[in-house]
Amino acid sequence: MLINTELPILSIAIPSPLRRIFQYLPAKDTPMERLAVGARVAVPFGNQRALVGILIDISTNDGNSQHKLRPIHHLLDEESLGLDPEILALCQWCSQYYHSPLGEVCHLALPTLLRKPNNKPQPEEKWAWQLSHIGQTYDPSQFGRAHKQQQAWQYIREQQYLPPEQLKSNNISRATINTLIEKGLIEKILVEQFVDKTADEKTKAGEKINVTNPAFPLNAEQAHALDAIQTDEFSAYLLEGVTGSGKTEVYLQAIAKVIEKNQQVLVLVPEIGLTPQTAKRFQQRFNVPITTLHSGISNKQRFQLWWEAKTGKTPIVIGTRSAIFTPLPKLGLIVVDEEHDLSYKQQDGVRYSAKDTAIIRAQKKNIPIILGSATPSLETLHNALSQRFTHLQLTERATSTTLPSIRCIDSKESSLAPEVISAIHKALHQQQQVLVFINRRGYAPTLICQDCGWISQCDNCDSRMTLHHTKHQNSQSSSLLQCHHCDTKAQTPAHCPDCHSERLQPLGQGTQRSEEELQQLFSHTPILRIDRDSVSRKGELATALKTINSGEPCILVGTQMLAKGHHFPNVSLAVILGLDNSFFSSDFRGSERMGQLLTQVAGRAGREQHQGTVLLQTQFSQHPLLQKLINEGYHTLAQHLLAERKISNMPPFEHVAMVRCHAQQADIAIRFLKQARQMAERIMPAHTQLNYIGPFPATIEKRNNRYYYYLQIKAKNRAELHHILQQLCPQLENQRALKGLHWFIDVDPQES
DNA sequence: AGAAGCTCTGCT
DNA sequence: GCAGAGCTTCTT
Repeated sequence: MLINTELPILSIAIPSPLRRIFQYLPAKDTPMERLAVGARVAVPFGNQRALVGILIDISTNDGNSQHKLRPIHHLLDEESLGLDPEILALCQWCSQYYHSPLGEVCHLALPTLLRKPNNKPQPEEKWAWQLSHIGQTYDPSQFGRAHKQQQAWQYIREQQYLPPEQLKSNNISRATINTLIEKGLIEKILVEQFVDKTADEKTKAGEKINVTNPAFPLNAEQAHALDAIQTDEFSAYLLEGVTGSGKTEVYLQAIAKVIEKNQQVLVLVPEIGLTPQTAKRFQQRFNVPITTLHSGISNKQRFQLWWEAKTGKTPIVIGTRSAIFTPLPKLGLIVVDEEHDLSYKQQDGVRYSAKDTAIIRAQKKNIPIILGSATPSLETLHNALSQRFTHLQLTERATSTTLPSIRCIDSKESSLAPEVISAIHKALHQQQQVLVFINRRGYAPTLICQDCGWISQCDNCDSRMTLHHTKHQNSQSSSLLQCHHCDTKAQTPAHCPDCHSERLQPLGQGTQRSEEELQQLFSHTPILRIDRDSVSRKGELATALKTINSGEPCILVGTQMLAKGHHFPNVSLAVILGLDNSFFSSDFRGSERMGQLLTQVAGRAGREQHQGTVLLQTQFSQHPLLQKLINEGYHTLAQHLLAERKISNMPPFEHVAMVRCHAQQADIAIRFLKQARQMAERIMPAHTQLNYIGPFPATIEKRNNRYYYYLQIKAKNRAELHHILQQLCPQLENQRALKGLHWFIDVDPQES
């Protein structure tokens, strides 16, 4: 059979945990001329009927293949719905750097609808209304009393276009539009013409296109930062600006420069429901459509937006972590906002960092990238201080109010100290708002028996069950024990399960308990609780935000959610409770986190006219790192922490990877990692700049009836670390699977 | 991972 | 006697 050897071999990335590329033959009727690297193909795989694979390579068949190759089912897509070369290269980088199968990374980069071979989504032509010739020269006095029509006409004149999905948000009715169409004032246009009908021609002629509404004037620091940002080659910038120093304005003006050149911009934001707010601010500035990609976007729409981006129709994409894989052929700038945020690192599956992937993408594309934060991560700061990144600092608050200082209130109690209570009274009395931050949801972290010391332990995890109060519609409330590590819920026992005592006491402070306490102390003031429990109830957040924005005195109680994103102009006092356990975190990043969190919360107080106050209630007010933060600020603390990291050979000075695993029995996990360690030591024995630690149990060893164990590899030399992992992975894969064991590699882990 | 194919258990 | 749970095996 000569025919077979004449067929080319197709190397295909398959979404399977096997870190390998698989080879196939074309099907009999495969149109060879349409086979292109990056294309989607449907392939049979093991027992699976059809999977979506990505074509990685086409090579000539020398007939030496050890395997009997199976043919692919077929080539998918008439039009190319696969991966652009740029994105495929990015996937290949991720696959190598994070030691994840290329097929799995490729699937991350595809919109969900394209991950199954049988979905056949069709991109829709995108259109909008714009003014016709008559519309452009229309005399608005002719509208007479038709105010609605005049408003719509004015809006379209200002924005240049109106896509149908923006009708509602701008309060324009379809009927109004229909009338304008009948009058011949507006007409439909296709999306390519959105930015400027002649954008491409103008760019060629070296002209700028007009996309921007008036910008805010910059202060000297902002102007200097903007000036320093070169938009025509790769360079990474750390824009370190204290809260309220106007980082966003610098982003906006840098972005303007780039879209004026008819290029695209990608903005990454943390996963905190912040996307719509950012988008709104961008929408106000630019006369171009803003695409937002976050968890609330449906699969169908996500596909549509992906297609528009891929075909160069979207000038600005704002999105969370996974948006880093959005294909943007004319990409000219990447912005990573709140770059220190942990949500940029994926914590399951392919454990990639969207921030680091973004830097690589910018480098490969030779375009600038701006990393912005008031509290930069030590990694980024180190890069800036060692001149790998350009360090741009904004130290003045744009609105000219000074940053609030943090004052410590010594207290061993978990409930509010008298001094804190009187400060809240004072702020409320001055018609201002108060924010109370506790990093614990629920009523109390534990329930304890006062007679025998029994504690509400979770059966499935090594953790305590949190006491929650749940309100019912009939305004009755009941309490529930809830484990925050698995989804176990239990009725709160009336008697101690061990000694039958009735003296069960909630121990410690959660948001619900603080809410209750504050309600008793300030019965005439609205108390708004914002945490995962309250926000998950529909509309509750919206109602809370309404009260907050009304500016009337109120007290906000909440977790991290309060510290990020939303800004509250009338808050003049921030109270921070229950941070004490974070002083003794087992994670070497604990103090970095604490510094970031405190600084971010503090930034919420006194944003506009008011000089703000921040009270930190703690029993460790003399803690040296805390003192450093309070007296010298985050930047100095960070430099101090960096010096510590250097002495102790921790990241960013050395590099870490974890082999993480979990199993139903601890000894299975331990045995596996002991073997892994032996294998690794055989590949490269430990030396002064390379060490192995473990296997050691996770901070919470048992979670959901599974035992979590890790092996840490730390190396001065990244190449060495990668060499070990590269050799180790296939060996681990070839191990005969131990019962119920799951393992994976975590490069640059964010948690130990 | 995911599916098929195998064995073991427990019940009508 | 067989449904379904729980396990192994294989993937080009």
